[in-house]
Amino acid sequence: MKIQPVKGTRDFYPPQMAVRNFIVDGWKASSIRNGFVEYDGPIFEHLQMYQVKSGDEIVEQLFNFTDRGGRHLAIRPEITPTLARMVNKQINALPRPIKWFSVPRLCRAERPQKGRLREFFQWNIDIIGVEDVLADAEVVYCSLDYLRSVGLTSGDVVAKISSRRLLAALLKNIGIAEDKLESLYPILDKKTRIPVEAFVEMLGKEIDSTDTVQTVLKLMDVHLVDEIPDIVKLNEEAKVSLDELIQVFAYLRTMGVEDWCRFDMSIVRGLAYYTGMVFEIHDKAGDLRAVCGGGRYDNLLSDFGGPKVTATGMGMGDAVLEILLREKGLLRDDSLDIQKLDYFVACLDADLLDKAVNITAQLREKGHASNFSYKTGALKKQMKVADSMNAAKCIILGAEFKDSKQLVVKDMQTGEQELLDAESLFKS
RNA sequence: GUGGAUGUAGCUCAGUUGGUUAGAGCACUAGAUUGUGGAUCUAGGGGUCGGGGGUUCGAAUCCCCUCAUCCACCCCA
Repeated sequence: MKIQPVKGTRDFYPPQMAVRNFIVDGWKASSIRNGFVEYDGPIFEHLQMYQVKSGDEIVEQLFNFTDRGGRHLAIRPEITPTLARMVNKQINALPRPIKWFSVPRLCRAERPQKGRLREFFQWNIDIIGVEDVLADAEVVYCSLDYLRSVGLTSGDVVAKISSRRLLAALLKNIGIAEDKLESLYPILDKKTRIPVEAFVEMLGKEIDSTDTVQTVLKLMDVHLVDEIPDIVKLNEEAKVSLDELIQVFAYLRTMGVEDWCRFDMSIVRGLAYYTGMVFEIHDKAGDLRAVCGGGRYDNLLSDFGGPKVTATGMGMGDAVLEILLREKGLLRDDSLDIQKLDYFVACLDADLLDKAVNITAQLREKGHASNFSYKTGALKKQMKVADSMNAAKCIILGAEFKDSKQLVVKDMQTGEQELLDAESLFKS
């Protein structure tokens, strides 16, 4: 009976595992370089946790089950609720600011398509407890710092940045009621993904005045902060949030990544919980889904029963990133080493196999990654194996050892070889 | 949940208007070469042609159903 892998999952054979490690190791290195510390939580949580901020529709989109005690549980589709739960629990003991990162494995019961799977990895960074938009800038910077570190340039990707706070102030200013905002965000978020007519039609269902719809339309196309006052008069709240956003860009300039960043009112994010800066990083060609997205969320911790503490963060999935890196030629299957050995011990005579195993064991004890050959004889074959295992050095046990306890140590890179006794080998 | 495309060896794919024992390249194993790696050549193993049913003397090929994959929509934390 043949059993197939589950829909939307991936098997990580060694070559794919090398790719995954390349991505995850890069994420972790960037996190550490930017001063974040790692955390993780359980892969399943109470289903209720995901209903708090997303409602009952979310149940359709995640994997949930009931345990033998009748508890309704769900495999985590995101890690932010877990983060909120964990931080809340120790909020008074944790030194501020909290700069945490994680690379959780997540599952969502969606239909797979390009850049979207049912099981994936997502890099998350969050800064909790810092009001200053400097923290928002740092989150954007850290995301870009990673993308830069793997070889992408400001010609490849762009960080589109906006502000929910500013957007809310402007919308209220043109006469849109506060309680309309929440249902409006998911529509505004679609702006760049759907035809203008469809967008206008959707807006029309939420907004009565066609003039207001047109104003919103103009507003969404704004890419320069100076243009905003031409469209909408700024009230006090709008002025403050605009200054805040300008300050984000000022910090990003200080950090040296202004070329990568652009103001874009059409970045809204569908989620209700964003309260301040929001951003997404896209490939410049715009062919792919967002590489990452995030922003400031001031109410999440309190939504999970904690105190009101401000936070800002982002998430980056591995699926879109991998597609982008391949498109840009920054990730090729043959460019990653699946295995690396310090030593491969070849053995020419069955009498010496015991010694070969012993030498390998001692090399391993010294911390050197080492393999011996299960087959003795034909050296050519063993050299091929040493090569395929990417061994830095090959030790050959043959006549020299029988005659004078000497090992042939061959440098696989240069091809040079020297004679050594076992003791001096272990010293190195 | 809706629509489109595609399923042949581990991978990438040939396979003529339906016709005998289903092929190639790469990969794998062994040998050419019993002490020297990335090359070349030779040989070998590996397939109920996604699964089931139907049409036919005969199906990888035609029809139906089903499953899976990919792509788009819905949704996107």
